[in-house]
Amino acid sequence: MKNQFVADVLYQIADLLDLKGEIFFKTRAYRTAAQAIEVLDEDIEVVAKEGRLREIPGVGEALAKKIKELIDTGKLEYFEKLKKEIPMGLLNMLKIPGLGPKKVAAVYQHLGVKTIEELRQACLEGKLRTLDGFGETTENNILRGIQLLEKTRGRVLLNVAYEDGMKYIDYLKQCNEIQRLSIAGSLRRMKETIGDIDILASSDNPDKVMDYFVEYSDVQRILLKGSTKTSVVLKDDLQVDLRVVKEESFGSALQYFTGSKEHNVKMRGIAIKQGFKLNEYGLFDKENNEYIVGKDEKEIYNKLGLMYIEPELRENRGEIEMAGKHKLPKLIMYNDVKGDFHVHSNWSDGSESIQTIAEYTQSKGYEYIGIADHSQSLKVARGLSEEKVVKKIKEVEKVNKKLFDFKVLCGTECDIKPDGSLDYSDKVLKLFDFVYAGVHSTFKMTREEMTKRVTKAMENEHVDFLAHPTCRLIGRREPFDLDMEQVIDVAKETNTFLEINAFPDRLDLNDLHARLGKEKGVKFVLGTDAHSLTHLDFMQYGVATARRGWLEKKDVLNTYSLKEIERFLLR
DNA sequence: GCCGTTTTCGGCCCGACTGTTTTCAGTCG
Repeated sequence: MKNQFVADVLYQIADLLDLKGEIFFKTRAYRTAAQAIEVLDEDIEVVAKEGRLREIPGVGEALAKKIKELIDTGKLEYFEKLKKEIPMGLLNMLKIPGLGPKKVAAVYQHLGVKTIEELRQACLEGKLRTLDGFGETTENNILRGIQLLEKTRGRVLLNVAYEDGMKYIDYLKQCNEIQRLSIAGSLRRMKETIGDIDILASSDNPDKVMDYFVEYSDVQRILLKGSTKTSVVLKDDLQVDLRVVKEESFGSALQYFTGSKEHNVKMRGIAIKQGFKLNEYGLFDKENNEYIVGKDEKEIYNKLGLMYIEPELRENRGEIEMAGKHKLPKLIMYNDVKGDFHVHSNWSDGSESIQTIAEYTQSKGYEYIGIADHSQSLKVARGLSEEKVVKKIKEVEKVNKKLFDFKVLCGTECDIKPDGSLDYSDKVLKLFDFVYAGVHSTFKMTREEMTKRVTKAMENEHVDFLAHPTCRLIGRREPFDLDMEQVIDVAKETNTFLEINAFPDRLDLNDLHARLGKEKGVKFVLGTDAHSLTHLDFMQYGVATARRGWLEKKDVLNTYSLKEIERFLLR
């Protein structure tokens, strides 16, 4: 599958053309095509071979030719030429929030700035303010943007690491020298960003396992190779460490390498207090160094008088104490989810029809699906006018007539205006099966103003869910300043479900806020914010965040049956 | 660069916001 590769090249061409000052519509054409290829559920190589490239929406004569060249030769002359014209470092500069192609081009042309580091220097020296359209504030904004970018540098979003990790695991499963195999580290804990992927295997023949490990086709280079630890870098620059231990140590090694560090420190302290010693090789008697347990994680926790602690909880946030009292929550399971509420159809900015989404999600095993398209003022996302809402509801009714044992719920992701009012009249809001309210613009408000804005929307009787409450975009936009405690209180009073948005760069609410909400008795709804069929699989990252927030099945609306859901929404 | 058709080229999404200006350009969603 070269789909992602082709899409990435097209995205880069679009950026490069932006920097050259090409017209907006041309660069948009590249991006539209790139996105279509990214979510294509077919292998682009097959499509190319069968001469069907132009059937992909957004791919015309010129792009089809370029894509074909790229697939056939692995290269694209046009792209190579552009790269010679424009330093690639400028593409990194585009990632800085608040910096677009025009400004990047200006600092390159007038100051010769080619990298983020040079840009930082130029800002610090006050050189940018000498350029037309730049001032002191711009310099400060850029410096802040660079800082934000660096916070997540070297880390990738959970879904990227997860997909890489699972593919690698599938490959390693074919190695018959391996007895047991697991993901470890922060990926096993399902943290929102991942620095590198840790994999653990048990084997009596570690050298052969390591040989097999480095033969993987996605390996770019080998950093180090030994018989207990080997590290490689994948073609997408993500580092993967494999550790191989003996079968009898698999559980203790898994415990050790899953972390977190803080969790492990505490665990070892407890072991010592009870006359043991805990390390990656097992649980030992402190006095005579005798091996006690270590084959399975569970027996280690139990031997120390603790309940088994799920990986998502291992952050030393009180889970060890609760495990000691046998009071850990019974976490929501990944297969507890019976439906998704936050799905965009092609009525607004999604790529699929309601019918297609319904069929796909039913085949996935869901019982219902909530279509929540954008509201009218969100023109960029082709938000629905009030007239179109009525038409869409009819369409949903039509689709539902064709379905058996499955229901499409017609909702909206209604924009919350700066004054806290909603983008549809109450008369229209009443027509929906459910209403998400969400902020989509004017992010810079004071804490008081934003809290007032959001809570006012929640107080509207038609609003059921609060979408992506803090509007953060991991690595790109800070969460806005919101009095979360007050939002939670109002959610409780108004019976508003708080969303855990499962889209990997949002995961909003985050784990900590979810836990805070649960403690106060608030309920939650999971939504993928899917704009294509592949996005629907992001649900697992929402569940992971819920688990990291200590949520149980009963706390999450999506685990209820259709009948129960309808009761909730009709209240 | 794509698309649709007005069949050979014009339209393609646009308003809010920010920081820079003094009427606007750039960025964002």
